[in-house]
Amino acid sequence: MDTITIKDIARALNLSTSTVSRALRDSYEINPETKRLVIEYAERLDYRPNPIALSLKENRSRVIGVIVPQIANNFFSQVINGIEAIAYNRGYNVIIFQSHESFERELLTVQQAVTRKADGLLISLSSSTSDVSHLRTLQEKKLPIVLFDRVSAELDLPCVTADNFAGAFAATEHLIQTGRRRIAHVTIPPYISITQERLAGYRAALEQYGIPYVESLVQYAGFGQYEVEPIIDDLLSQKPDAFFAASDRLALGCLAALKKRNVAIPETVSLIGFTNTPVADLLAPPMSTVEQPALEIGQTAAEQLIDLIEDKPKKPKPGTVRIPTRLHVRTSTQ
Amino acid sequence: MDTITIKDIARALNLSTSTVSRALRDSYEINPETKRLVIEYAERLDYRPNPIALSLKENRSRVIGVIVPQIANNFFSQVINGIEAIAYNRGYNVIIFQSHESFERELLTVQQAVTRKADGLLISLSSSTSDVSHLRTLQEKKLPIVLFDRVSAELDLPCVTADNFAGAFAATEHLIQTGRRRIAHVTIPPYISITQERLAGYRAALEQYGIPYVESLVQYAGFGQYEVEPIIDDLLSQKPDAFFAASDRLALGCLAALKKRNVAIPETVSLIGFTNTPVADLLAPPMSTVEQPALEIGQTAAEQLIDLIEDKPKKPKPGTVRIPTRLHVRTSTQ
DNA sequence: TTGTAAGCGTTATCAA
DNA sequence: TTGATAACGCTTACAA
Repeated sequence: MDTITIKDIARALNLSTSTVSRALRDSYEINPETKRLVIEYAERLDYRPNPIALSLKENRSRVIGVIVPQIANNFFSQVINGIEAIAYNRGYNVIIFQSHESFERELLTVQQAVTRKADGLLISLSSSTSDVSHLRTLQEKKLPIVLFDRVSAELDLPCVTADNFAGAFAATEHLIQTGRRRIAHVTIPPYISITQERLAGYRAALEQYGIPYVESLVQYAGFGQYEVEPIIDDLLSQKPDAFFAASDRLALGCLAALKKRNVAIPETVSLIGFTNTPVADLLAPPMSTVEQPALEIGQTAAEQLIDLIEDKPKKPKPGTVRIPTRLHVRTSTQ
Repeated sequence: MDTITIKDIARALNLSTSTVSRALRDSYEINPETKRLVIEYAERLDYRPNPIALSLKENRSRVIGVIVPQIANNFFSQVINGIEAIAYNRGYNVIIFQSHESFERELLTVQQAVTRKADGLLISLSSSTSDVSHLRTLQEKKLPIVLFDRVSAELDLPCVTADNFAGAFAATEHLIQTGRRRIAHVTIPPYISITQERLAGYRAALEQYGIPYVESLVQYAGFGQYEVEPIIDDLLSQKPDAFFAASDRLALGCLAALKKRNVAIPETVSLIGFTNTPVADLLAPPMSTVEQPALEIGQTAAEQLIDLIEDKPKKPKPGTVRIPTRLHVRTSTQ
């Protein structure tokens, strides 16, 4: 890979590298004729400045580090799509890191991203992260960071999330309005911010409609493949008349488990998940869903981060931005 | 972001930067005592070599450029997962680029990746790419490249794909063995390698079972959201007794279109798609699928690329590696 | 208007 | 065993 550098141009044109550099940056102090010569020659040779040399000089990389629990996940891959779109427009590249829901791995990848000299970080916390001191350290070092989706209130960092409370409220309200009273709530590990927000929305809706909150109807599932099975058994013994699954994966897991048990879903149970794919349209029975604005979360988070990196804090303290969710009601009879 | 450098260590210990550098790389020509001192101090300060400086010096970045048509796609995000796993283990970072199925965008992103000094490229061609001279140029410059999934026979590059021919053959054979005779084949744009391979598998199966190949039963759909609709209308007018959708997206698109038209799917039509998610288990009616080994494709491609980068060509000419697919038969009656 | 030189962080070569 | 110096590609004081 022979690359052409400023030196080559300088040598060929009998100029110094500084003159060439200035000509290429269209400096006012360069003879227009020289400028023309340099620029033409550079174009002919398809010269591209070496971003690594620039990074070293300017102490910044034009790279954004993105840390997600999993790439191979509909929600996160859509978020990354949104991030990438904004980054592309604003001249940044994106390096992806996965924490695989492990705290240790999150520490490592955050460290990696910093070592790699990412100009800023977009992070969605792993489900096993409760201690956030690794981020506090970076915050103190003034590294721009924006949290998204799974955030932490312990850090005074800008956050971008779906409006989980409102989404869960709307979903629960819908179930109540269609006559459900014993709504099982299957959810993800309790550490994560979104778990709490969704649970709060669920409880608020119950309360508003005067329905008692039954603690045993709320069950937490980890990320193992078959973890949902025993939970479903437990819940079924409690005769729920609806299921609220608090994530895509759990919604599908519940459906599969119910199907396996031949539970006559359309008659006795409704499901509301956060599933954000058109797949939900095709499921039997139809599953109403709360659509997560993944793309927009990614875009917003990236915008905020790049503004921060480039020191354009439009608002003094961004705080948490909540992107609205949308409830899609799907019925069996349609 | 104050970073500690070799200079800082040298100054603090009253040594030269070269001594520190050598001590840190455990050079034999350094006094064990000095070595100990340096290493201890470096550890205490949590010193990390600046990879940008290293890149500049060594003229390599330890970055792999990955170019896919779309990140927010089940198949590609799983491939990326596989790539990331291998890259992580072997000390590389991954920069993702999207071509958005556009040839122009592919040119740009390939250029970007090269400018960014990626040590090698993993590429799945966009559906509008028929001219591959941009890759040939890079190939001539000896830049390590491995193609995956959507490859090109015009380039003598290592390729990693699913065994599309065998997969399509098995799927078609299954349909034939369950009594189908008029199997519609809905597929993606014809330029892409996988389209041809899948079509060839389909044809081979028809031929083996003495079923005539009907050209009008083969229809190509682009990537637009509603492109599948008119195609389904056309095909339905030809009274097919099965559908073979050659991609995830098309499989779901077909199901949705058929549902919309109230076609009694379980009685008259079977679908075989390349859908690679457990979601298929939940669809109504059950859709048999050919599972794509996405993770393994990513891993294999990454292994090959890094071997190439590090100049360890285990085999003289890798050629095309085909990872086996798996047919999942799902029936309505189960 | 152009050139010289220093510096970004690191390593390799050569000298001491 | 250690240190001075040049080099990777680029920008920017400062000199000319």
